[in-house]
Amino acid sequence: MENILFDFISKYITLTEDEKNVLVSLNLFRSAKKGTILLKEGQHSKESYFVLKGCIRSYYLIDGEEKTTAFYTEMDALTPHFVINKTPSEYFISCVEDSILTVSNSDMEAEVNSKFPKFELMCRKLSEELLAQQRIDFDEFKTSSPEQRYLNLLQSRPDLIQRVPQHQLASYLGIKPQSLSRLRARILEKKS
Amino acid sequence: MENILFDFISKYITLTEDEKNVLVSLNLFRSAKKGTILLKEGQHSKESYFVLKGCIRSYYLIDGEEKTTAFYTEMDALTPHFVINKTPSEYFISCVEDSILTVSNSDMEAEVNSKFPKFELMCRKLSEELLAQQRIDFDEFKTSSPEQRYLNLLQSRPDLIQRVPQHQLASYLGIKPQSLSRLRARILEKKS
DNA sequence: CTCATTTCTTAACTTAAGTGAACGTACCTA
DNA sequence: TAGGTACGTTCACTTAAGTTAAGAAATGAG
Repeated sequence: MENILFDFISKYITLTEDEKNVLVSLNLFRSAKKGTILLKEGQHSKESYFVLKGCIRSYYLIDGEEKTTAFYTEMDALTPHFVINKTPSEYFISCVEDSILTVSNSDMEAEVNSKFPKFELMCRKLSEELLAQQRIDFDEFKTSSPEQRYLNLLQSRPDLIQRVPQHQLASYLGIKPQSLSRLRARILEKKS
Repeated sequence: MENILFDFISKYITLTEDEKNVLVSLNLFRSAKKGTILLKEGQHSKESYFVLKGCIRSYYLIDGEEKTTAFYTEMDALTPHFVINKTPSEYFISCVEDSILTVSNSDMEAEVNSKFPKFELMCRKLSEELLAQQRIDFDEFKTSSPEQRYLNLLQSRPDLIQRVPQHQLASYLGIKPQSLSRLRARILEKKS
C-alpha cells in the first residue's frame, strides 16, 4: 500500500530509505467505509487526503440539495481550500466507495518540511500542478455545454461514470439527474 | 510603480533593500496598450504577469468565437497553466485596458530563486493561495445559475462590470451577450 | 464632422435544462 | 416475505438560454 504513495512522491522528488521510514512512522494510513463523512460543513479541519484506493467526493449542501464539485480517485490529492479566508469549511467530503487514504494535517506537514526541506519543493510543484490542472478543468467547464461536458468526462474519466451514482454525476456536471438521463438518451439517439 | 509590487510581495515574505534592488535591476516592468496581445494560441511562452495597473484577460478561440475565462486587474498574478502537458498554449492573453505589468519568465524566476531561497517559499504560498481561490471560484460557478453568477460578480468585483465590454463579460459568465442583456433586464424588472 | 465599424439591446423563435410527478427496480430491513 | 427507501428513467409542462435578425448607440479613423 505504501508503494502507491511512494510512486506518487517519486514523480516530484527522490526519497531515501530513511525518509520513507519517517513517513511510514507517521501513521498516515486510514481506511474508510463507503458513506463515511470525512469533513462536515462548519468544521475547521486542515486535513489533507491522498487517495490510495477508492473514491471520495466533495460537495456543498445548498437549500437541502447536494452539489458535488469534485471526485478524487486513485493517486489524487485533496487539499482543503479555505486556506485564504480561514473560515470554517462550507462543504463536505465523503467516501463514494470503501477507500484507503493517507491523512495528514498541517502540523505533520510542518514537521516533515522541517526535517526534509525537499518536501517544500514537492509541495510547491504539486500545488503548481494542481493549480494548472484546476484552471484547465475550469476553462473546459466554462467553455462547454452540459452535453459536451458529459462527453468529455466519458473520454477523460470513463471509470467515474461506472463508479459514481448518477445524481452525483449530474450535479458534478452542473445539471439535474433528470437532465442527465435525457441527455444520455439524446446522445444514444444521435448515434443510431 | 515598484511599490505596488513590493506591497504585494510583502504579503508573503519580507524583502531587504538589497533584494528589492535586485528585483528592480531585472527590468521587469512593461506597459502595454489596450488590445495588445501578450500571448497567442500556439505560442509556447512561460511568461508570468503581474498587473500593476489596468486589466488583462485570457480567452480561447473556439469555432471563431472568443471565450473569456479570466480577468486580471490590479494586484492579480497570472501564471500560464500549461505546466503539465507542456503543449503550446491553447488560449490568448490580451489587454482590456492600457496596462502596466511586470513580466517574468521561468529563467528569471530560477535565477531569483537561487539567489534568494525565500522566493521559493513565496511561490509555494502564492500558488497554494491561487489554487484555493481557483477552487472556490470554480465551485461557485458550478453551483450557481448565470443570473446568480452575475449577481455574485456585481458583489465581488463591481468594477469589472464597468471596465469590461459586455460581450466579454457574458462569455466569462458562460452565456451569450444577448442572454446577458436579457438577464440584466429581468433583474431590473424584479427590483421594481 | 462624417462614415464605417463595433457593441449593445430588443424581439421572435428554437432548443435544452428545470420542475413536479409517476413508475419501475434494486436494495434494505423488519 | 412484505414494506419502505433510494435511485434512475420517463413524461408533460415551465423557464431560461441559444439563435437569428434588426436597429440603436457608442467608438474610431480619416
